Order: sequence, then structure tokens, then C-alpha cells
Amino acid sequence: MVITIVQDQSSEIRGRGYLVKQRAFIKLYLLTMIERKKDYAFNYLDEMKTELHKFGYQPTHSEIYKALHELTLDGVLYRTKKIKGDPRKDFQEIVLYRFTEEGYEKAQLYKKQMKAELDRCVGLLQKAIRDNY
Amino acid sequence: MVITIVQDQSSEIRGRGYLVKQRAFIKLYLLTMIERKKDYAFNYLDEMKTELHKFGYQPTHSEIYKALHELTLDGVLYRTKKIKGDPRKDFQEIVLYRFTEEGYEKAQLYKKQMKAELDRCVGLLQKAIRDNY
DNA sequence: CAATGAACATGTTGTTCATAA
DNA sequence: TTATGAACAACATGTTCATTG
Repeated sequence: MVITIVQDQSSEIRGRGYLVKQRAFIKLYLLTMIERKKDYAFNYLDEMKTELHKFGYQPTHSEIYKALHELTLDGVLYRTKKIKGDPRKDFQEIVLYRFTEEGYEKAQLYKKQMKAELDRCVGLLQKAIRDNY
Repeated sequence: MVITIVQDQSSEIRGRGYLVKQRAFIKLYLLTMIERKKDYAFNYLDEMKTELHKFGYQPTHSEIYKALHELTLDGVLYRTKKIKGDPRKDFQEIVLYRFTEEGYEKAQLYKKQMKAELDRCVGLLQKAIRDNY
């Protein structure tokens, strides 16, 4: 008999030791923004862009959507749909995300791991600065 | 008439604004190590591993070789071959790298750009820490 | 143009294979 | 085992296309 162990790769934070992957970085922001206010993908993207463009980083919309989809698949978030604006005259549907029952706790664990990971990355970069300049 | 501008992608430092690419990170270390002592790929790899494993990063040999090949193609380095050990009884060939005529200056420019890039990355990560914790 | 999503294409990196001493 | 290199596979990410209001 062959036993196959399927590991959940989608929530992996670091690849093989270099810097934190963009997807994980985006998830961190999403979880925090969802903690603070219930909103939808397009606005989350907009907020990340305006906050981070000073640092030369402009995330793309597809990365945001993929990150939200993965967090949903991992059971951290669930989706609800809503009509944007006045439901009597507007019809634009938007997708709102909230934490599932266990989602909030999972998010806190994820954020805790990410904190360690971000610290590691800062350390690695500062080490490079020390070593090369 | 169509004018095609071919840009040298191989020496690009940042992709599209997220963190510095591993290849560029490795090149920075290589240039500094070559400044300090003439050595060969295998030892450069070894030095990077021992210096950086505390930060959870273990570069692979293929990345080192590819980085050295690119720096050679870009005219920064040139290669010389040598027999390792006593040439009368040993035959193991190793490849030594040195700066070309304009290589040293090119390397200094590259390092200068990388310094700004590393600072940007540290800033981005620290911003993420501030924003999410 | 705002909003979501998928499909597709490219880029980046790791693992494996080949060769030699 | 050290040493170099290429070929290949896998993964990560960006660009484009499709759809709706």
C-alpha cells in the first residue's frame, strides 16, 4: 500500500529560505485589513497600492484575488455577495470577505508566523548590507 | 520601420517592485567576494552558505553558477582555468573569476544600485511590520 | 471605468542528470 | 567527495482576455 501525504502548499510562507514570497506578504495585509474593516478586493488593492507605492511596490489585482481565493480555500475566510450602493438602482455586485468560525484564530497564527518571517528577512537584508558595504 | 530596443534583462535588479530577486542578491555577494579574494564558485557558495544559514537561507549551486555566467556575459568578469592543488599530481580543474578592464567599475555601480535596492526592501518590510502589528 | 475572475504567458528558481578527477 | 555545467521540472507572478454593471 502506498500512503501519500498531501501537504497544503498554498499557505506556505517561505519557499526555501530566501525572502518571503509576495503571496504571503499580500495575505498578511489582507488579514489585517479584514480585521479592521469589512471591505472588498478592489479597495484592498487600492489601499495596498497607496500605502506601498512610496516603497516602489505596486501589487497587481490578480495577486490580490488569488490570495483571497486561497485564504477562502484554506477555510480562513468566507465570501458574501452584496450590491454596491443603493440596491434599488445599482446592480454592481461586490464580494465581501469575513473570517470563518476558526478563521480569526488561524489568521492570528498566520500573522504570528509571518512576524518571525519578516524579522528574519530584515535580518538577512541587513546582514547583506553589513557584508557588502 | 520598426525599431526594437533590446534591453539587457539579465542584470535587472528588481522585477516589478516587490523584494529584490535572489539572483541579484547573489551577484552582490559574488562581486564583493571577488573583490576580496580570487576564488572559485564552489568556495563562494560555501562561504555564502556558512554566512547566511543562520538566517535560514541556503543558496543552491546552480544559482551561483548562473549568476557567475551572467556576470561574465555582461562583461563584468572573465574566466581563467587553473589546476587545483599541485599541478604535478592533481588534475582537478577549477574556474577562477576576475574583473575585466571595465568590470570593477561596473561592479561598483551595480553595488551602488543594490545598496539603494536593499534599503528600499528593508523599508518595505519594516513598513509591513508597522502596518500589521 | 469599477469589479471579479480565469486563462495564458513569462519569469524565476530548484532538482536532477551528466561529466570529470 | 569536489567541481562545473546543462537540462529539466516546478513554482511564482504578471499580462491579457472575458464578463458584468
